[in-house]
Amino acid sequence: MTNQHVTIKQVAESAGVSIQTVSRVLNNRPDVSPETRQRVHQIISDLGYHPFAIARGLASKRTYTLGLVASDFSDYWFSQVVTGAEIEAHEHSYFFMLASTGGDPLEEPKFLRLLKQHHVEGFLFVRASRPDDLEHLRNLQQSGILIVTTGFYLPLAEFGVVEVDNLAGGRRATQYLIELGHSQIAMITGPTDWKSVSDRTQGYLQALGSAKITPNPDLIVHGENWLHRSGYEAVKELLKKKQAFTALFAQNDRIARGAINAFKEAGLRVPQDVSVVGYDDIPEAEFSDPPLTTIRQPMQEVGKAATRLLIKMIEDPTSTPQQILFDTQLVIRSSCIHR
Amino acid sequence: MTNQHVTIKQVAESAGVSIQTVSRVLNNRPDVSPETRQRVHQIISDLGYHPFAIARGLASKRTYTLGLVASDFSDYWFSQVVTGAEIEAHEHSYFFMLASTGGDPLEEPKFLRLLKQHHVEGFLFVRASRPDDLEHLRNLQQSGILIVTTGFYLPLAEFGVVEVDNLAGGRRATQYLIELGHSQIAMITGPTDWKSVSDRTQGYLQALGSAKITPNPDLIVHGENWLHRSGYEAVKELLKKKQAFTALFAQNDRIARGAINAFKEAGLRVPQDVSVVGYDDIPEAEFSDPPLTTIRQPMQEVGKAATRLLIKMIEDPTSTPQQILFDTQLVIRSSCIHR
DNA sequence: AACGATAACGGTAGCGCTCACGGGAGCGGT
DNA sequence: ACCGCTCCCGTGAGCGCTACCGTTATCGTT
Repeated sequence: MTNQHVTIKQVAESAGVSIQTVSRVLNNRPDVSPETRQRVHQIISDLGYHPFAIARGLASKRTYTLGLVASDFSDYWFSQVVTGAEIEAHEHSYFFMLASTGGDPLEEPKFLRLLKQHHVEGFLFVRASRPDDLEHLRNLQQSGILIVTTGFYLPLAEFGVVEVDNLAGGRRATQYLIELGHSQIAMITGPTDWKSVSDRTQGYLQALGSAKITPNPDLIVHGENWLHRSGYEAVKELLKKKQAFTALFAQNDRIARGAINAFKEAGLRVPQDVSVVGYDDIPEAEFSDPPLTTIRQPMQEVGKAATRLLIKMIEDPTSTPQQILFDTQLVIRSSCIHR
Repeated sequence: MTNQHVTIKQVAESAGVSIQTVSRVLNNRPDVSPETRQRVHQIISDLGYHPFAIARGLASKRTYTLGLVASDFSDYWFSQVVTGAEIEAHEHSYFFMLASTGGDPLEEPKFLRLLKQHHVEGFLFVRASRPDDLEHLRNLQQSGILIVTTGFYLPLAEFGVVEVDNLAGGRRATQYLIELGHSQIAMITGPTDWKSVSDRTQGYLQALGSAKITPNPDLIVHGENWLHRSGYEAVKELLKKKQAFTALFAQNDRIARGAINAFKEAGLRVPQDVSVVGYDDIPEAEFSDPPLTTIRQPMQEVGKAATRLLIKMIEDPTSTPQQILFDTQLVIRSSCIHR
């Protein structure tokens, strides 16, 4: 703050043109002669001038600022999506302002302040995917706020949505186990109020249906959260039921790893006694014991696409919010074996 | 942006006072009568007015905006620190703008743009702790930028630093193993160019020294990164050396868990054959097999303290940058056993 | 009675930029 | 010669707010 910054006025004086002409160059307006444009550009870089976004925002009603709302910060999925989002935003000269909610239910004040005080031009919600979140987003939508979210996939284009095809992912994971000859396939879900959980569950059921396998409700256990512990405890519960199964589909990798730990404790070997498929392909998946077969999601791509979509909605008001769906990929390692 | 926002002018008109008086109320200036102040406040909340930070920034040269630079996003340590930072910033009515560097070496352009375009009032660097980062920070410092960083602890107060006492942490972990009767204590470090690594290593050596145990260089292996794999491979290497040891200090929990996996593969039991102490106390530590004894760091507190320090430096220019050091805590679970 | 001190408020300029104008120069067409 | 057009550039206003300086009313002091 101490050092004076260069202003458009100084650039104009140095270049011997008016402020307005410099402004035109900055905004890539057509009505500047190539020579003048060239000269102004030269001066700009000589002086190390950067347009002052604050003043620009006041005059043009544009802030080139995006709000980032994240429900869970310590999550790998989240971090990857945010990384992608940030890269994309930077490419379009936008910046993200943080309005994470620290795991609490979406608290309005914080990002409403972001909107009213800083005139954020749009919000990116990362991994808000519980039903009440949806309600919340709809309310915001009402106030004319541009929103892109990950975590929902809705037939109606209410707001921009970028999501990974969880249904297909769940189906693929289950299908793979079926192809390996398994028919008694257990599943540990994430918290049931997540959209991705019902989708992956749906995919699991579809795959069983296609193979004419009657699903056994006793083989489905719901995790309390997405962490290791949920998998660990779910397996304990599963084993108590004394229902035979030879394979397990865990709805994320942490759960899968917790499950594997529980299996080991119970004297069951993976994959010899139980085959396990995870979901996400977190970095640890590769170095688990055994290396985890899992469903990979293009997480950074999700962040990039979401940001791209948000910026498009901002810059082209006629564009209707899109829904973008990414495909998953089965990564085969050694936690599954043929029956 | 579509909906009109309330401006100070409308508030002034509704309250029957001048714009200036409203401004005085907003900024808590003394020269307003209690009744007027009260009335203006009433109107403000009736109208749902929020001062427009952009205009405010243009007029007052204050942006109430902080820059957040993070080298590694997917890290638990990072996420906790950021969460803490965000909470603290919000309490002081500041916002963070993202300028993460996506794991690349600190690239200047991005946060320089943040500074020049958005006039960020200070930067918080999270987990920049390699020597070249330090160089970088010094350069920035030269340009009169306010900086608080985590990851260094320097005797000279160059910029604000908030750090956890890694030396004491490393010492405590090692001491604990010594108290349990171990004398052949191996160590797996993180990447050697990290400050925290040399500190924890130093602590390890101090503890050995105090117990009159001669350190065996063959028992120290350096991990390539902080991930699971490093621990896994370090143990493979360690075992190849055929050097006897009964305990292991792993410089973070992921490495510890990778190490435990490798031990299991080699037919060694934890803690019966090898005791293991980790570092960080990540959520998974509790549910590892066995539950991991580890050194807990007050991560959110680090984020909060760093932000508080940064804001103090901004608001009180006479304050010299402080260095704040947090203590660690030994969390005893069941990965260690008496010899 | 005249003075300064203080409290409480208003007016004006300006932060750095963009937007909506306007206007001159140069050209071709009639 | 005149009109009309395009190309290029400048002027003035104003975005919402704060800083600075003034102004009025009230009170205590000598």
